[in-house]
Amino acid sequence: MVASENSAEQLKALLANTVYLVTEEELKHKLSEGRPLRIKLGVDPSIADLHLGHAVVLRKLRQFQEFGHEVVLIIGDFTARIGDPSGRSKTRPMLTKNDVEENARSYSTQAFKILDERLTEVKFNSEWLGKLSFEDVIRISSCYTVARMLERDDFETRYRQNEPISISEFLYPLAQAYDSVCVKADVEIGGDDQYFNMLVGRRLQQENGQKPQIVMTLPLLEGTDGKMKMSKSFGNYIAFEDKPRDMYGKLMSLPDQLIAKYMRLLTDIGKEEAKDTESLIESGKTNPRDIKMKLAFSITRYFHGTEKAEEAERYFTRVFQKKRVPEDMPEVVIPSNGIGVVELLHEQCGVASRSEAKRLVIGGGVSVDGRVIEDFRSIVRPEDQGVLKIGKRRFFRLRREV
RNA sequence: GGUAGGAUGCCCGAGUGGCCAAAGGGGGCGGACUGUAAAUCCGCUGGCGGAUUGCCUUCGGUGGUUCAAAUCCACCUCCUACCA
Repeated sequence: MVASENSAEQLKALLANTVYLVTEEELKHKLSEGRPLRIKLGVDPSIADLHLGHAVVLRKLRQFQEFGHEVVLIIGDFTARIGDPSGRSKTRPMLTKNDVEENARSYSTQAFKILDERLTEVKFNSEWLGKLSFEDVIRISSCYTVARMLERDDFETRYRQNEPISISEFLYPLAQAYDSVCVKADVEIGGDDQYFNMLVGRRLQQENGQKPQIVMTLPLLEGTDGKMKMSKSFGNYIAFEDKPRDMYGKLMSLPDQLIAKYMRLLTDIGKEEAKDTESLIESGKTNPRDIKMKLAFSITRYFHGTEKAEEAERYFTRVFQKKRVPEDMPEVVIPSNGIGVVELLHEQCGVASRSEAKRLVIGGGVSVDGRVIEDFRSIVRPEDQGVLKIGKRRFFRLRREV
């Protein structure tokens, strides 16, 4: 399957969308060897939900697999207990062993929505890191200097601003690098913010008599807010496990500037077409919304299948474009003697508190069958039939108590 | 080891005896405008209350001073920088 003749073709395909590649020459050389390469991805098991940001990297791995290469997925169960500082201004809290195990399990399950399980090896880095003696750790850390550590952007910034950096944070890149040594990685892939850490891997591999791994980084994906990198802690993410309707809806609410990038990184819509998309949007000839619908559909289908994606699109069109009521919605029971709106919202509609319910009413966000409820003291009576709407997207059907 | 600074609501961050549920910003929510875009604008953003000025809980912990404390005092816990 992996033949040297097609290595040029592989190289071209694999290069697509990469930000850094260290080095192209080395990759070319490795591909020409004609053997399955070991492609490493380290994952942080502190996150249980994979989102589209992860998909960018996973899709690249998948591409490697399609050329017959092997993926080594390293669950950083050990390093998670150190706390990965990448791109953070603060040291992260450490995780318990239980958390890590559970997260790791759901992580790999989700990852296989993209990766080919047969060509994937899952490893936990506690397997080797847990065995190191203190002496080993010292030996490893002697391979790197403080000055070089401080080359990493976030360390440098924090150091300059007199913000704390703990020694354990310096150990993290080393641990990650040591992973590369232990799995004999040929290539390591990661988000753009992992560039530094992955380079440390090269150095450590050389130190241990291995050929340095090729380092490949991919663009970070902005989240639904259009500004910050997609991440769970910013709440701007679209998760693999999002319900089709939510996934579709979130994709539709992306800022337009992101459409082309999402197309390029997350769909198989051809490169040429993606470029067309860009110019199409710029020229203003097409309503960007239509292109976005294509994007939303494509991604939703990828994760949930054609049928669910079609349903999500119908729902979106019906509820948000035509401003009609959804076909199916949860029911809410009105007792025979009626119930105050506030009680109803709080007790049956998942509104967090009575105060919150009042705020919604006062803000004009609650309506029954299109009539806005003005007074939070209003009573909803059994004869009130129809649809209770909270905000833009929460719908409930009123049902009288039997 | 020495010196200095800090711990405030979801986050950042003001506040140094009453006018503080606590400025401001971010985020979130609701509304207007839309393509459920983005940007913008308006409002809300501890809980409870038939509902501007009421009550309860909140400003690291414990105890104290005072009619009254996030604000003063004591002790404690945690964090940080600087010097060595």
